[in-house]
Amino acid sequence: MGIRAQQKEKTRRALVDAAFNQLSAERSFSSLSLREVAREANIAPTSFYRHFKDMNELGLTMVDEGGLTLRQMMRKGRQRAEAGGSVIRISVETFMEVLDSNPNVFRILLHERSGTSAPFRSAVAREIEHFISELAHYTEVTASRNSELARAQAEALVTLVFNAGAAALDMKRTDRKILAERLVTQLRMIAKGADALQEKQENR
Amino acid sequence: MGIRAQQKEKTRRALVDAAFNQLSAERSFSSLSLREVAREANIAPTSFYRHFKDMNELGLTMVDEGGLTLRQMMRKGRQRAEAGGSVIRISVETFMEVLDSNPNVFRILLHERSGTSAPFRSAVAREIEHFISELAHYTEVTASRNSELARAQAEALVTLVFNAGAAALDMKRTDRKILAERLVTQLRMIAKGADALQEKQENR
DNA sequence: AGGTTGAGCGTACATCTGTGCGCTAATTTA
DNA sequence: TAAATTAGCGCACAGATGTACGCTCAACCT
Repeated sequence: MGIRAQQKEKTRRALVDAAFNQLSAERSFSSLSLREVAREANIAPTSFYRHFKDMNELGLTMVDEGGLTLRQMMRKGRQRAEAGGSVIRISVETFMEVLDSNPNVFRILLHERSGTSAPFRSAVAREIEHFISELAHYTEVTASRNSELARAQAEALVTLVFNAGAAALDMKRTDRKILAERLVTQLRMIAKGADALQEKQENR
Repeated sequence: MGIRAQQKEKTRRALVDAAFNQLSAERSFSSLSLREVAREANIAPTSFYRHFKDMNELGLTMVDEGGLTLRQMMRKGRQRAEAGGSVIRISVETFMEVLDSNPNVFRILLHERSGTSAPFRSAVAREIEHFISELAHYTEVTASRNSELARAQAEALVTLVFNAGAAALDMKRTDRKILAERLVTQLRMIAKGADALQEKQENR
């Protein structure tokens, strides 16, 4: 890669990083301004356009990165789970760790999931959909669950996990621990409940 | 009430209504501007301050109204449930109806629940907390569930319901039907699962 | 009846926003 | 080496925003 392209990539990164940096509990993506992001990235506002058509394009890039993080998390969780132990507990722990080290990546996913921009919503939905369908497939196989039930179960699971994630984002470590514990209980409920429903269906 | 106070109340209402009106899938409360709200309410921007200290105060008023709607919904649901039938199904139906007739009231609750303003978040949390604890208490009594489990169950329930609500807001009637059906399944999972967990605890 | 209150208005200002335009200077290409 | 490309900049502009200030005049109180 030429010097020029290298520098361009660096600046682009600076923009993305600046934007991630400005996210916080008090600041959502839609409240960021092009000028502010450019300022933090140390470029002139107008130079922003050399990299992104507008702020939305930047945002979608960030969502994509979030999706990547999500997939990496899933891989990590699976690896750990293979080593044995409670799948639920391990998954929750992994989730919480990843959340802890990428808070702002999660912020944009969690927030824009129910945000005001349709493109954002569907981008996030697409990323989460991977998650759900992979999970549903996993349950379908390992627990020989019928597919409609597996889907409902996976959806409920992901909903609870992400919701807890959103709540955990701004908690102290101790409160987070309690939350994680409760989440484990809730996920167990879902698992047990799905078992029961399946059984009931089969006996009909 | 004097003519003067009456007129004032009317204008205040106009402001609140204007703000609710401007909410939509593409427009969250935080994206509303004082001037725009004032414009729709047919008063000068500066007159806004005769009624609210700032936009935040308006927003919190709206959240309070949302809480009221929530409680009315709960009452309605309870009445219907007493008439017999599946409690879960009836509750979901009631929820969907209320959602349908007060979309923007729900929008502000659902959005600001994970929004960027701490006062808003805690205001919404307070309203939802009513919901959860009442539900937990109900389960504790009718299913003689231990209180920690009841709490976890109620929380999971409310999470799923509100999440489905957020998704339903911008769906066509037919898709909503499917969503509601899946929600019922998920709530049943939770109920069954909680039963199972409780049983397991008691046999230990 | 006469004085006080206060809802609503108009003007004004400082601040911020996104973005069009044309330039520079370094890199790349031919 | 000469020409072409392009990342980044500074300037400028037209809007929009929140809000301070002082006025009016209808309603209210005494």
